[in-house]
Amino acid sequence: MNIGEAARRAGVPAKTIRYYEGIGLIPAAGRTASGYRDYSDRDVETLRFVQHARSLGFSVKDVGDLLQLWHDRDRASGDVKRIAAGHVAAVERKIEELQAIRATLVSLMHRCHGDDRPDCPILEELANP
Amino acid sequence: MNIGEAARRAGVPAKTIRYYEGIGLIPAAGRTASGYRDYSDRDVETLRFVQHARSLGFSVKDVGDLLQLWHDRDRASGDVKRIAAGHVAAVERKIEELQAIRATLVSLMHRCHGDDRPDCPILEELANP
DNA sequence: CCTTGACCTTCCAGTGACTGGAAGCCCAAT
DNA sequence: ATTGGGCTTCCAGTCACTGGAAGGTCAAGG
Repeated sequence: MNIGEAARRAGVPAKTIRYYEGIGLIPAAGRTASGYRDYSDRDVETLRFVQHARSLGFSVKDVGDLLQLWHDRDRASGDVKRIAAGHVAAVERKIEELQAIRATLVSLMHRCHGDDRPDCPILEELANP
Repeated sequence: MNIGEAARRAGVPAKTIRYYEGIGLIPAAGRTASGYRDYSDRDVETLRFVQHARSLGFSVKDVGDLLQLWHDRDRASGDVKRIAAGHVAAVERKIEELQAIRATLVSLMHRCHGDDRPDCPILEELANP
């Protein structure tokens, strides 16, 4: 099938599929006589794997490692779990950072009238923290 | 004072200060006879404002808008609050997205032995979601 | 006076993960 | 034969920096 069809089935833009091929995340697709990329159902499966891993926030590098493990029948599930654990830790750090930011912003906004007058604790806090 | 001293006082790398000047976020600094950038205490204050806004996750564009409002004695605090509210909303969306990701990952990890055996629900889920 | 080392200057390139767009080929249907 | 859509490559842009090269400046010590 053509790249457009593969893109539709996997939920990944065609442009992104070419990009993934370019950076070596996925193997180069076969080509038709006229030079079009040609995808099999198995290729689409790989693309869906990538799509799901990316949608869970794994970096492209992590996805590459996960793909390797997926294709390796002798993998240790511990290796997979380690990658996931590292990612969860990063996600949790990010959540905490964002929650702290949110708390600060909400407290500042509470103290700001938000009307036509110019006095504004948000700006004051940004200037003299 | 030199850019290095200003950088130290404001908590922004010198490189980043030059970058901010280049994109027009902050006005071009004065220059000494020999071409070095020259910063006043007021310039450092501006840099600190930018630093704090950035550390709260405001985009560079938002920081530009906030700087404008800061310098405008006739501003309406409502305009400041609107920018902050938009940012808080984005932060909250991101937090929710990350929490959903975290929940999925944690549940997958729970079901994965994480030992030397190859069977791994994490990979299975990524492949057949 | 000269050297050393820390500082400053500009400019170009790379990061991550795409995304947009231009120029041009291919294919199926009218 | 011509349209319209899809495909190809390649270059550029996004965001917010960051690294590095090549070279000018400054203050202190010998």
